[in-house]
Amino acid sequence: MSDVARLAGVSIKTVSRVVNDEPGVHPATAERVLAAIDQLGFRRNLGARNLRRGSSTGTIGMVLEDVGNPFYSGITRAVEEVARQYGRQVLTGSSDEDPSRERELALEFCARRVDGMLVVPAGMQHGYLVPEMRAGMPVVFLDRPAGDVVADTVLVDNIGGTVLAVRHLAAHGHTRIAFLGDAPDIFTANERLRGFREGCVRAGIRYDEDLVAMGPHDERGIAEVLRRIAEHRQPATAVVAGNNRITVHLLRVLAGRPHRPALVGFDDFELADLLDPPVTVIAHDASAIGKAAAELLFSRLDGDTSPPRRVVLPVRLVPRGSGEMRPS
Amino acid sequence: MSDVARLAGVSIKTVSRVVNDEPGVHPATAERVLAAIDQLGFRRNLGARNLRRGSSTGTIGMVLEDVGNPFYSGITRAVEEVARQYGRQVLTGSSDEDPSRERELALEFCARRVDGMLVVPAGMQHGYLVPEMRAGMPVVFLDRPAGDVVADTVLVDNIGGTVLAVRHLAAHGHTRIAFLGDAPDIFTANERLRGFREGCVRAGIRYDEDLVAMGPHDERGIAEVLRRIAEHRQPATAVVAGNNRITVHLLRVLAGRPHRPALVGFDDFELADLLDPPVTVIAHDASAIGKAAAELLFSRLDGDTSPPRRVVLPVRLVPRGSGEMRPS
DNA sequence: CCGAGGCTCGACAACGTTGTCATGATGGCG
DNA sequence: CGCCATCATGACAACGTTGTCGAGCCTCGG
Repeated sequence: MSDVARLAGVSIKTVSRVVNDEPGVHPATAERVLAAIDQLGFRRNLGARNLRRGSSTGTIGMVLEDVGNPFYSGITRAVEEVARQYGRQVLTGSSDEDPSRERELALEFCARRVDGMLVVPAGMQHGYLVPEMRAGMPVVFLDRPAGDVVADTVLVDNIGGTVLAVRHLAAHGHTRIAFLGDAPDIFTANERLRGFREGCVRAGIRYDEDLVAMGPHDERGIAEVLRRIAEHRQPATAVVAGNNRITVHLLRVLAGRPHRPALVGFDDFELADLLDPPVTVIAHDASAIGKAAAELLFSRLDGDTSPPRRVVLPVRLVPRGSGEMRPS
Repeated sequence: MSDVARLAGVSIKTVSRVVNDEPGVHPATAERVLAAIDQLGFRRNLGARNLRRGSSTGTIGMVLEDVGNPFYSGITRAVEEVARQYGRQVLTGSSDEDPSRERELALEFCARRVDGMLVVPAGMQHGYLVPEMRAGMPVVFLDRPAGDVVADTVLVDNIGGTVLAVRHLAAHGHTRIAFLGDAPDIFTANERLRGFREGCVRAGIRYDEDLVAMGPHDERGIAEVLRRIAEHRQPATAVVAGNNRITVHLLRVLAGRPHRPALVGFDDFELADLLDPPVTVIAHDASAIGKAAAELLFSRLDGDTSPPRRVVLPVRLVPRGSGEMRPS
C-alpha cells in the first residue's frame, strides 16, 4: 500500500480511502491512486484489515465427516449458498469420523477467528469449544448432537424414519426384518436402531437381535452378515439399511442373487429410482440440513440470543418397489 | 494475550514465548502462563501472527463449479488430503459456471492471501490473476485449461477417451452414433466433441452433425434431442454421453423404453455397474485429478520453478454392457 | 572479589490496515 | 477583508502478534 502511495504521490491513508470508497477524495487524486493500484497489482490485505477493524473475518468454519460423501457435499453446497448471501467464505475440513481430528480442525478454525462454526460431531466431547462459545462464537451442530455442550442442533427424524420403514415392510407382509446399521457409537446409527426397535413393537413384530448387525459397512462385512442371517432358523425376508453407504454396498452384494430380500434404505441416493427393482428409501434433504444449520448460525451472528434450538427435519418414505415385495 | 500476561504477572512477550514453545522460559513461569491461558480460554490470533511474521497464511483457495457435484467433491476431498499433509487449510467456493463469480471468488481468496490457488475455470479470461501470479502465488488449473495465461494445468484425456468410446461402439457394429455433449463453450465438452469426431474418422464411420447435440443438459432437453435423432432417416443405434450429468439424465429418459440405444458415458459414476444394463463408461479418477493438482501446487510452493506443466491423466474404458449391445 | 557468560525476561518496533484528529487550502458571506 | 465552514489530505496510533535487543540476575572460574 505504501508502494501505491509513493507511486501516486499521496499518503497511504488516501490510498486506504480510495480502496474503501470513502468520500472526501478528489476525483483526480482517486484517479491517480487507482492507476497506481492497477499498475502495481495491489490487493488489500484482508487479514490486516480485519485485525485493525476488529471486525469479523468474514469466514465460517465447517467440520464434517467427509466432503467426498455426496450427502455431506450436498450439505456443504447449501451452506456455501447461504454463506454467500451473508458475504462469508467457508473453510471446510473432513474429520473422517476421528474425534481428535475434529478437534484439531475446529481449534484451527477458532485460531483463524472464524465468525461461526458448523460441526458434524465425530466424537462425544465438545468441551474444548466452550471457551469460544462463551466468547460469543456461535456453533451449530449438524446431523448429530454435541456430546456435552448445549448448542443449536439440526437433525433429521432418525427414529420416525426407521419406524416408517418397518411399518412399510410390515404392511407388505414381512414379519422377519433385519437391520444393518453403522457402528453403534455413531448417534444416527444408534437412533435408527432405536427407531427400528420401536417400529417392530408398533407393527407387532418380534424384535430379534439375531437379525441386527451394527458396524460392518464394507462389502465383505455385509456379505458375511447376510450369510449369517440367511442361515437363521427363521431367516429375514426384508432388510432395513441404516444409511446410504450401507444400502449401496448391500445392493452390490445382492446383485445377481436370485432371491433378494425386500429393502428399505435410510437416505435417498442418486439413481435409486433406476435400479431393478427401484430402491424404496427414507428420504431427507441434505441441502435442507445445510440450509437450516447455516441460517441458524447466521441468525445467531445477527444477534439472536434465544435459547439453543434443536431443529428436527422431517423425513418421508419414497416407495419405489424394493420395499413392496412380499415375502416368498 | 495481554490479559493472559496480566493474569500470569508476566509480559506479553513471555506469553508469546510460551505459546510458541520458545526456549528460555522458566518452567515455573511457563506453568503460570499456561494456567492463565487455560483459565481465560486464550487462543492465539493466527491472522495477527501471520501478519507480523510475514509468513504464509496456511491456506489455499479452490474455485470449482459446484461442490455438490460428486465429481468435484471427490476432487475437493483429494485436495484436502494433500493440503493436510502440508499443513494447510482449504477455502472452497462454487462458481456455478459463472465467470464473474469465479473471478470474484478468486480475488477474494487473493485478498485473504492464500498461499496458492486451484481453479476449475468457468470462463476463458484469467488475466485478473496475473498480478498475483507475478507476485509469486502459484495457480493450478484443473479439469480445464486457463483461457489466456500459461500456468500449470491438470486435465484428463478427453479426446482419447471419446475416441475410445466410439471405437468401442463401432467394434460392436454401430455405424450410426450420436453424441450428447454439454455447452460447446465448456472446454471439456468441446474437446470431447473433437474426440468424437476423430473417433468416427478412425473407425471409418461418417460423422453426421444431425446426430450431435451440444448444450441440453436437463431431462427435457435430452428427451427432445432423442426424439429428433430417432426421427432421422437413419437413426442412431448408439449414444455417447458427454459427462456424468448427461449420462444420468439420459438414463432417466430412456428408462422403461423398449428399444434402447447402446450407450457409453464419459465419467464414471456410482452404481453404474448395478443398472440394467450396466453402463459402460470412460472412467477417470476425480481424486487423482485433485491429488495431482494439489501436489503440483505444493511443489511450486516448495520452490519448484520449472516451466508450467500440463498434466494429462489417462482415462480407460470400463465395459459393462450398455456399450456392448449390437444394433438391432 | 571481579568479570564473563548464561539464563530469564521485558521494552519496543513492526507487519498492513484503518479510525481519529489535525492541518492547510479554498470558497462564500457579511 | 476577515471569519468560518467545507474540502482534501496527512500524521499518528492501534489492532494482536513476534523479532530484536538489551537489562538484570545468578553462577562460576580466575
